[in-house]
Amino acid sequence: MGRSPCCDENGLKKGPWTPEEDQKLVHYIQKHGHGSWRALPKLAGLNRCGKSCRLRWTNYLRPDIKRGKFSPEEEQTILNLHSILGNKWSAIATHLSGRTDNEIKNYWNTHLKKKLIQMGFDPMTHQPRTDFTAALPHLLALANLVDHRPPTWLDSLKAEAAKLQFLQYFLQSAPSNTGFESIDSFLNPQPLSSYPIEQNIGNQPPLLELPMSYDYQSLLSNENLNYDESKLPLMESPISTLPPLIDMSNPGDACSTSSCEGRGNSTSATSFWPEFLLDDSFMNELP
DNA sequence: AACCACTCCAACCGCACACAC
DNA sequence: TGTGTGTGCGGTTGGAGTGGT
Repeated sequence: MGRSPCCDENGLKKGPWTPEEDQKLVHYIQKHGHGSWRALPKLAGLNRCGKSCRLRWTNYLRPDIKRGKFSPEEEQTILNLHSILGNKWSAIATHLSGRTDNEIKNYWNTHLKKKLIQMGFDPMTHQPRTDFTAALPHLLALANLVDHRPPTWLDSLKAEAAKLQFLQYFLQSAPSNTGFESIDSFLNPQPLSSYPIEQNIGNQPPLLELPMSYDYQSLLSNENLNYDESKLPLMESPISTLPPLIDMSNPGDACSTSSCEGRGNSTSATSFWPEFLLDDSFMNELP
């Protein structure tokens, strides 16, 4: 099905509006109202599509539009509403008289988002940022540990893929469905008396017990990514709520742990690794 | 003066939804 | 119920403007 774009018609003008076009549009709407936007261009003598006319009117020509710099009050309103409504620009615009959704969206993208980032806040959640990227090289090292063969470029590829899925998992789930009641409890995990031995893989410490609050920068300062398990803190971590890392040398064991069950279809153990990496034919084609 | 990189914002695009027939 | 139409919305883009070298 689907609907054909209203601007498909050949010969209709696109791009910036001229003063003459503006004048025609304003004059027509002031006299007749906009009525059907599709019919308007013809009636107003404009070689534009109705959608383009509507946009020009609502975002630029409407008489009640307020132009110029956003005031600190408006800025604060946008920030407050965005923290509640997210990218619902039209909803936000209804609380700022004279401002259009497009204008607010642009202002957000060019000013407020950067401001929040510079202040150390995540512009989407409005919460203090957790620098997940700092943990990623360590994950790469961890992935090589899971697979006990010597590291190869393929291992790095797997780790890169794991990194991406790790990020995706956290961005989608933290902290609401990770079992943590608040950002604070998510970022400041409680100490554990010992590692849960049954979760260990081989002789390694439990790989998913790394807390996000650990100082990854110092851990990663060693460029060869040597993994000193004695330096791992004995902390319970939100990462323990992740599906287990799988020993890639034995994909058949992909979902052998109980923690793999009951997580729904989006966070199963197998989904932690991209499907193509679990596919033998893909592996065989590699150099 | 010329070039380049970057910012900003008007305008476009594609999708979704409500509604009429 | 299925299909077409009108409109609104959010994401993205292109080009003008600006500042630095």
